[in-house]
Amino acid sequence: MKGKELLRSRSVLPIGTVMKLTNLTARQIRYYEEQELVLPDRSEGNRRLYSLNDIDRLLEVKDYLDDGINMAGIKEIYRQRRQKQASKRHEENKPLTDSDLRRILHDEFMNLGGLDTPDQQSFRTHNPLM
Amino acid sequence: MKGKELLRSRSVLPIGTVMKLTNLTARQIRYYEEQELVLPDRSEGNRRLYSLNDIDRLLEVKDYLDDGINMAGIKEIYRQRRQKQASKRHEENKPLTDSDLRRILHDEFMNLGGLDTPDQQSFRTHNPLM
DNA sequence: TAGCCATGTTAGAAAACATAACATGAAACT
DNA sequence: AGTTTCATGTTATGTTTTCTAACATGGCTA
Repeated sequence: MKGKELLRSRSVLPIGTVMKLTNLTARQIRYYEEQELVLPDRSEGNRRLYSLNDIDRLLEVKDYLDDGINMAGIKEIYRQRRQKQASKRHEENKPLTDSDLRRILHDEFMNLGGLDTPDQQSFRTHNPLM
Repeated sequence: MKGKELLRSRSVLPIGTVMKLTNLTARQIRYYEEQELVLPDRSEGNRRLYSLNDIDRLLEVKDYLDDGINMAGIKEIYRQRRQKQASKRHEENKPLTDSDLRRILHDEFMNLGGLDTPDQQSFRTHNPLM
């Protein structure tokens, strides 16, 4: 299950593709980034490059907005989710492997930990790629 | 195993990304297309859009070239592979389901049938995304 | 030696994307 | 009611990426 993660987290999609895949406008996508809800990579020439995980995130943000939750609320949701995962790791006192560490560095922001939460299942439901 | 196919065959990658992923130059990628070994989609604005399957194909073409096989040879290889798959379907007289038909329409060119051939496993070996 | 093959390089045009600023309708607040 | 704020639309201007087409070239091969 390592290759799939690589695939999902590899930043390869330009914003135009993301627009089609998510049905969001460039304005929306950039605004969510401004709000630090998605942090795409950049090409050498400064073009945004998105991963499949980014797309999941964008779709989830949009879902929350459609549910009437505002940016502040969404940010809080992600804050808590990160928090929960951190403490979960602590409780279980899991010894962290090297690759765990690498994942955490990346996930700390992405907030897509190893355990498949119900929320993430709902991502998939909305993901046009799956 | 349906979603994965969709993901693999979805044309979403611009040539710049493909260059990085395959280590091929734009010239090479376009030349292989000229030789009809990869047939990327096009955006409305005529930009090439590649799928993961396309990337597999590009890498395989390159491997063959590195092995000293020339374009004519590579084309012949794919011709025969298509042929074999077609006749295999015929021999087994498999009744084709609707989704089979859809796949075939797409695969007839892509030459990535339902059965995981040894060759395709070798694709994966070389695929930087997996 | 002459030609072909796979690829490099260059030029010019068009598409896609970036940032920034201003505009706006719907909510929320005072 | 009037005023802010929020999420998004729109427009302008500049840069990056990609496109096609043409010419160049080193290594094989007839």
